[in-house]
Amino acid sequence: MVAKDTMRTRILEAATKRFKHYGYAKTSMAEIAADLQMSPGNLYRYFPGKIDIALAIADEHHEKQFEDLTAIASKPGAPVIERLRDFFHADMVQTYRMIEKDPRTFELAQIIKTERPTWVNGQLLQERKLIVGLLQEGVDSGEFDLPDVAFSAEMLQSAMMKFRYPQLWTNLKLPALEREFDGVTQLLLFGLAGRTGTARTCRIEGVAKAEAA
Amino acid sequence: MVAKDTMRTRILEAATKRFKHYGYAKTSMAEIAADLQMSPGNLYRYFPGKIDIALAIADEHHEKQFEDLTAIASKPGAPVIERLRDFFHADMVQTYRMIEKDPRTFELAQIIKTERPTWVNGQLLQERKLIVGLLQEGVDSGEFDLPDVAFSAEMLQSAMMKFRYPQLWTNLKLPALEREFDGVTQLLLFGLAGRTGTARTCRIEGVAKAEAA
DNA sequence: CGATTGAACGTTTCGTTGATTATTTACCGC
DNA sequence: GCGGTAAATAATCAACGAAACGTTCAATCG
Repeated sequence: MVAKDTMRTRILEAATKRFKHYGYAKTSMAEIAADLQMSPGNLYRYFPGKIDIALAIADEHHEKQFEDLTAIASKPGAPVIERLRDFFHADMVQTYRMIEKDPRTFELAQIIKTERPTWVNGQLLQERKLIVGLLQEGVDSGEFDLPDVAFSAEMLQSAMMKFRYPQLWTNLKLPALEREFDGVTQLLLFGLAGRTGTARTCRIEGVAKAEAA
Repeated sequence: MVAKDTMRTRILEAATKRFKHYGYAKTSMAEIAADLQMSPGNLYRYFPGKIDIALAIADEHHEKQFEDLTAIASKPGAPVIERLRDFFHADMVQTYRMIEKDPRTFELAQIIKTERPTWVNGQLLQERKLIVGLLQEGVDSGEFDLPDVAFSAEMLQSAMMKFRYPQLWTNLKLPALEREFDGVTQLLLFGLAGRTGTARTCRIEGVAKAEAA
């Protein structure tokens, strides 16, 4: 007999393999069970339902991504603005690449989004805490001057939504997406009015590449 | 016999009535024809296909909306920033209200978006010209300092996409939408970095209302 | 001869039915 | 009670024939 926790991870491994290969819809609980030489009913001793297996997989992945983002957010020596931009940029590119690599991930994301929207909100909330931290840092260092950090973080996240799940909102290719990302980020950070400046020309290589493509 | 143009508008009237009542999908060419006491085949003398009838209706509506937006964009005496914000705000509220009033419109919009994406791009392009005009005015008056007005306009439009077809991107109610609109607009106009100022507190009534809801 | 028709054609949608599937429940050995 | 099974149930899916639809075109009308 294996420990309960081991069994759970074994189920997750088997499910991941099938989800990646055949997709969520075309994977049956019976198949996952068969892979582990058990009966379908037994899966329900470890997970309340099929969707919860997907959720656990997504959880795992999100945790890794969250660590990456935390690392970016707390990169020492870099100005807050730069870290903020890198933060959202990494978010966009990681998601884009992952979905590009295997479109099954996209299916999973869509299913989770429609069947467990609150879970998505939870992830967004967690990520927002990082943004709040960054903004607060910026306020403390004098880089930003914000009356309400939490509100600004929410708005920033809202404006960046389309770059967070790129393929969900648009079918632009990555270079075109990065061009838009750079442009919109520039606006969000420095605005249209006044204050044109040094940082405006950052990441221009990305723009040039996008226009060539 | 009636003039060709009269017939066209009669067809559009009949189609509009049915589309509003039963939706695009549940309206057949035969029904539109029957309403006008003609044969289905005859419709094709005036329109290349069913989708083109929908397009003509959308065209009509878009023209009206374009006039409204033009009026806002050229409102005399107002600062460019204010007109810009009102411009996008009007766009959002008009679309939201229209779709709220009869959801059939939403169906139409979605169908057009998937079957004639280039048409949508055309409308966006037309609208962008207004934005370019506004930005150029702002640059001339010294309100803005933009190296590339066309690029900025594109980015602005990209960032505002979610407020342009609200119900397509989110299911927030109008007050919550307006709160996000205000927050994001504030960022786009003035940015996170530096330059906190007078205009930051505009439209705060909208925010308060949204939070109460 | 231009305007109009309506039957014909290929495609899409629809409804039904039979099979799968997720999930539950009752049960077995330890 | 714990880890497991297997059969039962209820929901979903897939297939497939039928109906409806958008569109075309040869024939008809005025």
